[in-house]
Amino acid sequence: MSRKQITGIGPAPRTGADDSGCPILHVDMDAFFASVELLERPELRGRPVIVGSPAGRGVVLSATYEARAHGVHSAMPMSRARRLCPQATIIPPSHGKYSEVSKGVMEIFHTITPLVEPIASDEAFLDVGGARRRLGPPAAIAAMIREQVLDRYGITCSVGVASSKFVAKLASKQCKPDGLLVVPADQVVDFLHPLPVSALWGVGERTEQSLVRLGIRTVGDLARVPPATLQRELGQAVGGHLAALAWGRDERAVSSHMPDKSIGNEETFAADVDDPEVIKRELLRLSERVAARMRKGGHVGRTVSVKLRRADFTTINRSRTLREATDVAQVIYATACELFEAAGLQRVRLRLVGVRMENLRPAGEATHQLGLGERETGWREAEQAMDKAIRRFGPDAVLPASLVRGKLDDVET
DNA sequence: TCTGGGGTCCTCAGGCTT
DNA sequence: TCTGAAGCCTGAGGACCC
Repeated sequence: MSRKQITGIGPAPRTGADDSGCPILHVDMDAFFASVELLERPELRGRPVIVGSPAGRGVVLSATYEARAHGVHSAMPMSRARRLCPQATIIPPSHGKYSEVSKGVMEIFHTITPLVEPIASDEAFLDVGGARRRLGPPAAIAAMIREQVLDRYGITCSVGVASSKFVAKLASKQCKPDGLLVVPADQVVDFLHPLPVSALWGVGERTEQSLVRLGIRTVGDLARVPPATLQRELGQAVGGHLAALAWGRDERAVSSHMPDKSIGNEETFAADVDDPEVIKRELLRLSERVAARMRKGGHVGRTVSVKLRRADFTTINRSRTLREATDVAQVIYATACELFEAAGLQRVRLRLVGVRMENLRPAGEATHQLGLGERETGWREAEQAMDKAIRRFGPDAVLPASLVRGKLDDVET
């Protein structure tokens, strides 16, 4: 579900091109969430449809190409999208449905090759180098994937075929919707250089502004700048990375296992909040959610990070590294509260709070040193028991008392 | 003209240890 | 005992991605 719009004109799509040096596929579902919704609402086909929260402070999650023709795009505030396209049908998101379809699509990929790297629910990289003898050349495999996804799920996808991940990704974007584009290995530079710099992975609004100030507008312009200049202007890592990408150099392999680095949850309030008790209740709810996800995934983490966004949208993060890794909500919550209090924002209007655990490692590797007089069973065991009850009876089966109070308040108001 | 939620990675500053 | 350099860790903030 790409947010970036490539506005530059690249070479025309080629499907009969030489794909011999192109083992990497990037598969990107077209307007994924909206397409899934249309499966249940076929009468909306050909009409503008926006997936996003119809009320409150939401953004567009997905939009059909008919809505995009009116200027609507992902991540745009819903209020603006409604103004741009008042005739659009707005459908609230159902993430469960999307992950079902996503799982099925990923299964199709795994019948092609074990080297599948999902990068979102609607896109993935595949290395089909090892599947050629069995299934044919990469372009044929790409066509087969498109066909199977359409047959089984009735939705279209676009596939980029190239020698590297980032060129494959640009290719799939260029041929959207419902397309297939091969970029032969010896034509990568010709493909890249006419594109605007913003097409490159890692060039967002800020970096683009910095580059434009240097007179760099296209990838070709970027390629002609000495790497040392880019590193001076953009930093060692980013400068070096972009200099390499501008010449099509991207050595990253498709990796089917990317370990989690952090797990977090955040929540935007329906209206800004300056009551510390409400904020702490939210921190508790978020800590519970994060801890449950960590236990489910078999992780423990050492660093607790709290995110606080003021009404004016300025954001501060505060974090603390614990002596021992944990997956216990009460420990996470206590630390989150200390961080919140230390930030000195008790009477500041906040629009969002978040809790995140970083420095993750497998729970099995963690050792817990019992303190003097500390009992062996405690919060962890209580929370594991809660996990069981929730699995059996649903998410509201067991709640901390203060969250039950919050729910009662909601009912009473 | 208002800006969600879940992430990763990078930079920089400051403290600590060797 | 003091000092400076180097390396590592932590914390904060920002940019970017989907």
